Amino acid sequence: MNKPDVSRAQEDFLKTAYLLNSAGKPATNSEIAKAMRVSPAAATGMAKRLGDLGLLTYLKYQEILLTDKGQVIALEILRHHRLLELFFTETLNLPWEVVHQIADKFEHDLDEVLEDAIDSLLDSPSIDPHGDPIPSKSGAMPATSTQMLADLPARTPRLVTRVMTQEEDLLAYLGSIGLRPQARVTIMERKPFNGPLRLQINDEENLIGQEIANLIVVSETDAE
Amino acid sequence: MNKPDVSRAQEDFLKTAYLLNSAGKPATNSEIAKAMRVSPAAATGMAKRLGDLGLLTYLKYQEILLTDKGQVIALEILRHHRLLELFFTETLNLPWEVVHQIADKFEHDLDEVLEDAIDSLLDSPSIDPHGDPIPSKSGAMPATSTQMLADLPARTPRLVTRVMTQEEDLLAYLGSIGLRPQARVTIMERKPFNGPLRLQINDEENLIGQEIANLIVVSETDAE
DNA sequence: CTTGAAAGTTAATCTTGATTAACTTATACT
DNA sequence: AGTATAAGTTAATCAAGATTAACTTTCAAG
Repeated sequence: MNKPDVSRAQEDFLKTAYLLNSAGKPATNSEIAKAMRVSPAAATGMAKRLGDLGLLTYLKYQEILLTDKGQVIALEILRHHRLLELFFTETLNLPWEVVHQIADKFEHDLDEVLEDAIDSLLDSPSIDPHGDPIPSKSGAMPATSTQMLADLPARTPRLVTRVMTQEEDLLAYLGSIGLRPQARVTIMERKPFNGPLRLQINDEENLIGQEIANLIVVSETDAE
Repeated sequence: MNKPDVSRAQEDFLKTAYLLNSAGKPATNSEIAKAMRVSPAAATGMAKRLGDLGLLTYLKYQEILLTDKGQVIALEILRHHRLLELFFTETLNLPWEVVHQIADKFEHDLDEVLEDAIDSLLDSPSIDPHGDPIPSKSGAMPATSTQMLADLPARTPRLVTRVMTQEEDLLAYLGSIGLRPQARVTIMERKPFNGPLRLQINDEENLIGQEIANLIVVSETDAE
């Protein structure tokens, strides 16, 4: 029974490193420090501690790599986080832009009884309100589309499957224009020089910039 | 805006002191230390810190008394705790004996948005699954009956309104024999020398000891 | 191949919350 | 009143997680 009993600061570190990796970025000291809003020195110290615990490999000046044990913990926290987000939107009708910060606090304390109860209430969901995949209890991460709205040719209808930001104001705005998972979306026109996109979102038209389009994951409309 | 920003250890201390008082016991150093499962020295240290923050009055060797500010915090935590207990039993059908430990962890992180959402979903409840009163947002504690089952004369039907324990095994047992809020209960017979009580619980008979009867609060059957 | 900026580390220090051990105070009893 | 015991405090110490300041590595660019 190898329960390393990590602190929440440690869990946060592992989660942050994991998320950086899954965003395609290397888990460097400064990226982690920035994401966690602590000093680089604090990140170094934490990396050493977690290295000693065997949860990541720490070598001076090198990218941080989670070990299997470390990844298991990161995935567990991510599962907690996303289950909680979904649970709170479903049971309390909380808007998707508020559940993230709430889940950030609760994710460390979600014990197994509660986790299982939520999982079963929600029918073992595989995505959260933002379309982010929820790892299974055994640590398997559901596959997701990698097609970004920004890369879509014009006149090609797609389904929004994921919105990759947790920025509160932005999420509120995107929600207000209907740009959320399950929305039907088609690029009507692309302004030149990486200009804005004219979009059909369900039954309404709207304009968004490239930067936002790069946060929206889409997939085939039939592959629902 | 006087938001003292207390830590969870501090919140726990204030809550513990408050609960001791409302159980009729003085909030002494050793009682608090025992309840919090820390050393007496740790309790002394915490009392000093909270005294400095103006949340309680600390005088060497004397009983600890919460200030108004300290009591406000204690009540807020208690409100969180009890709202969460009810929320989890209602939404997830979790049994009453498990929600206590869960709420103990979450109570410190319940922000106002979530608190309000839960409160409104549950229709501003005034009691939790154990019958414990839920302080209002403004810090008012609902009145509760003080009549204990142990003190009831025989052949006097009553309604269970509160079960004053958080001991997991005991709660599970009491639940299994139907001894929970809203149950109709009548003492059929009292064995002499503070012996066991023969009880009618809803439609079944059972025997319980004095000690347990002293945890069960009852009230008039009509004053539902 | 040097150099300067960016990234990372080390060292010293701080705070919180804990511990144990030793000492002090309060209290209850004969 | 005297004293044992329970309760409470103090002191020394620890570990986690932070900070700032100073130093070191890395690496890209000329």
